[in-house]
Parts: sequence; C-alpha cells; structure tokens
Amino acid sequence: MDVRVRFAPSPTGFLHIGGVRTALFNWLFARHEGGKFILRIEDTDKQRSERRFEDDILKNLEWLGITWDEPPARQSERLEIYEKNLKNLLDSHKAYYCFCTPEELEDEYQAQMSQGLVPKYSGKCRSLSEEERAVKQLKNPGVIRFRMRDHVVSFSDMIRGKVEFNTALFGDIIIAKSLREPLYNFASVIDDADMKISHVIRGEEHLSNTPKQIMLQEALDLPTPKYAHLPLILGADKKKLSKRVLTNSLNDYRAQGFLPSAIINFLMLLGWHPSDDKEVFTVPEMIAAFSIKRVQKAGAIYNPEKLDWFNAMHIRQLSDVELAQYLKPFIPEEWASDKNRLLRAIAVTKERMKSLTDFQKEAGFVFAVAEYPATMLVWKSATVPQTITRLEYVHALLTKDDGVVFPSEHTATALMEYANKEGRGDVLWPLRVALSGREASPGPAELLRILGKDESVRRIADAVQKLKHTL
RNA sequence: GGCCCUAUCGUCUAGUGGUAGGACAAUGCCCUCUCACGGCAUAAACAGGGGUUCAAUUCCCCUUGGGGCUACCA
Repeated sequence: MDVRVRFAPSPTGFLHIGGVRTALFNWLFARHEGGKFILRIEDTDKQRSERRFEDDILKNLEWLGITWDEPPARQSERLEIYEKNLKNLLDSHKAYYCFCTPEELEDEYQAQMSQGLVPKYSGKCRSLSEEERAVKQLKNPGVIRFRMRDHVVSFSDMIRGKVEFNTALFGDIIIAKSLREPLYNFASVIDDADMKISHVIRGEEHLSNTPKQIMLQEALDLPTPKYAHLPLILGADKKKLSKRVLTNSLNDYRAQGFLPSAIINFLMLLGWHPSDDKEVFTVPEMIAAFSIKRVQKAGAIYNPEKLDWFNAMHIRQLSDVELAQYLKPFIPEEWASDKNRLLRAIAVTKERMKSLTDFQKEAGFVFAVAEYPATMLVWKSATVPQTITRLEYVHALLTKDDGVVFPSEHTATALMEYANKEGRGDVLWPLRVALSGREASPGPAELLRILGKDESVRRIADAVQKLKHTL
C-alpha cells in the first residue's frame, strides 16, 4: 500500500505550535516510509477562514522545511465532489433534510438534559415525505443530516490500540449546511478517500470524530484509512495548547530567534522518544529514527526552557557561515556587510547564544564599544590599583607586536608572563574591559584575536585616557 | 452530566514480573580575570486501593487526578 498522509489545517488562525507538531509527525512518517505528504486546506467555514491565514500556514511550513509533495488542495475548490456525494446520500435516504431551527434544537436539548438524558437530535425530520420537505424548504433551506445507524464502532488506533464507540449516543449528525456547504466530518471523509490517504495522523481531539467518519465511510462505501491519534500538547495549565493565546504562533518563534531545526527537534521529542537516549537530532536523523510505534499516549506539557536548550544546541551545530545567514534578519546592515568581522564575532559568540536575538547584545562590542565608567576598569579584587600603568605596559607590549597573527605567539607569551607576575585579575580584567567595554565578555586573548591589532591598541589607549581623566 | 483517552522526578521521558535510567530546569563544587562553554556531584518520580503472583512500577479491576469531545467549528 502506498503511504499517503495529509496535514489538513483550517485557515482560521496563524500556524501554531500544535499544528506544526501534527504536520511534523505526518511529514516524518511520510519521509520515513517513503510516502507522500499532502497539504489540504480545510476552508469550509467561510466565516472564519481567511486567505492570510492560509498564506501564513504555507509560509511557515516552508520555513520549517516541512515540504509537501503535491499542490495544496483547497476544500472550497472541491464543492462539486461534495455535492455529488451529498446527492448520492440523499437519494439513497442515508441522509435527509432537517428543518429544525437552532432555537428549536436548543429547547429540545434543554428539555432532555433537565430529564437527565443525553442531549441528542430527536430525529424529528427523519421521515418527512417528499411533499412535506418541498413545502418546508420554501421558507427554510434546512440542513443535511446523516442517518446514523446505531452501532458499536470498533477500530484499531496505531497509537492507542482498540477503541470503541457507541454511535447511538451521537444521533443524526449534520454533515452539510447545504449541497455546497459541507461540514468537517463529511468533507474530511470524502477528501481522505478521494486523495487516497492511507494513514490519518491527527490530534487526539479528533478521536471521538473517528466513529462518525467511519460510519460515513460505510454509507458511502469508502475505505477506512488507518488512524493514529497523537497526544495533545498542553500548556502549563494543562489545557490544549491550540486553545491558548496566539503567542504560540510560529511567527513569534521565528521573530524570537528560534532555528527551524531546533523547533522541529523539540516538537519531535514532545510525545515521541527514540529507543536510545539521543536528544539532539539533525533532520535526516529524525527521519531515519522516527516510528509511530513509539509515540506517547498521554498529553505532554510544553516546556519552553527545553526549547531554549535545543535552540542553543542547534545554533552551535551550524557553521559560522551558515549562522551568519540565519543572523541576517537580526542584525544591522552594517554588521552584515562587514563580513569578516561578522564571522569573527560569530566565532566567539556562538556558544553564548540561546537564540538568534542574543547575538546583537552578545557581539555588539565587536562593532562598537559602549560607553562605560572608568571605574569598571579596576578589578574588584585588585591588590594595588595600578590599572593605568598596567594597561600602559600592555599597550606598549602590543604596539611592538609585528607578527602576522595578532597577537603573535611571542607577544602572547610575554603578556601571560606579565599577567602571572602582576596577578592575572589585575592585568586581564582591565584589559578585557578595555577591549570589550563590558564586565562580562569572552577572554582577552580571544578579544585581541578578533579585534586585530589596530582596534585593540586603540581601545586600550582609549581606556588609559579615560582613567587619566578620571583620576 | 454523558462518552472517550490517559497516569514514572517540577517538566519531557526510558524501562522491566525481581537495584527505577537519561535530558531540561534547580542547587553545589571544579575550571576561571568576568561571562559562557565544559566537567563532576546533589536533590527529585512509579497517584491510591484491591486483586493475580514466591515477587507488581510492570498484568487485571476499581477509585482518584488530568485531558479531549459533547456546534449549522475544525
């Protein structure tokens, strides 16, 4: 059997982290099995669907590298096929028109509940004659209901095993508002069959829709795909994440400097685990390792700190040149155009970054020294505050350096000898502050190397001036 | 309320009918002029009750907790 899976979002909001996880598991499954991954836009709800959301979903999936194998299908462009199947169902009396108003239904449900009964459609319009139907339809277009056969539906979920539902509890569900306005359970069944979807991998919130869809498949004589219902991603409050705010939109993650591979790695391990303890995966490794059998059953609480960690790990796995590309949207243009300096800045900053947005503040000193007080140059544990003369000594030492590599091995040795003699903190601290303008920074040796001779000497001279003016 | 799903450290999880392992976060120590990295270490879990069994975290049942669904949304 050809493996064909789909991600079927409804464009009623920006792509969010829960949707990405569903897409990802489908995609990993397809890639692992050598099958096809298909995108289907479920935009049957005309009120809530918006083109900008569809664009957002496609754009972000692309950014994540979750690629689709066929042009995306849009349900709003497939109305003929739904209409045809709806007519078929109507003609064979497996579906019928219902003219009960929402108000009537509401009253009915209230009455049932007050008697302690399960609210369920009474079946009032189930056996209207053709004439009655025609008369009623004059003033009320009605909706189309599916005649639900009382039956215990049993199916085997790839993740949960055998699941059973009694359809008698559902009543006759509405499958379309009109011949050209299908509703989710119906449109989804038609499309999965028409697109020859072999495995339906979706969120657990659809578990209770599955028996309804299976009954529809039976009525339409369509095959039943294999089902896998993924555990939900929950927020810190343990509620379904997608119900929560839009701070979980992918656009936000992107703007906050997360790498696509880090997001994917993090999401893959939320509800899935390899047979060993490996955690940091490249995308090809994920595809190779993925198996639906090892998907978790219980919902997983989303843990932003671990995402930060994955992001830091993935940033480190990038080459300096690759990282420079990712950094582009997060840095001033002057930085990006000064390629050599940028690459050197990346080299010392890479392992200090948890997010791409960290670069600007971590590496800013490479491009310009921020204003700092002269007192910062004095080491807090300085035995004797001779900061000026020590910096002057270092300045003189470096000025003499004419090695091709700065500082030359000879100078570097001399510098460390001096530091060991005078006290490391007494020499290295002021030197480091003079070079970076900051209390926390990479070490002085690294700074000298990335700044180069001219800039280093200039910065130290500036520091000496600063001290002289202040004291 | 009804139906369904589910239950191992704070979080993500491994695991087995017979010492409960890893990761994130936390804490401490080491490295060290600072920050970060790194290294080492500490603390931290089988929801409860019944069975089955020589033995249950593991298998079964119940309870409890959590979640989802219960739309003319998907």
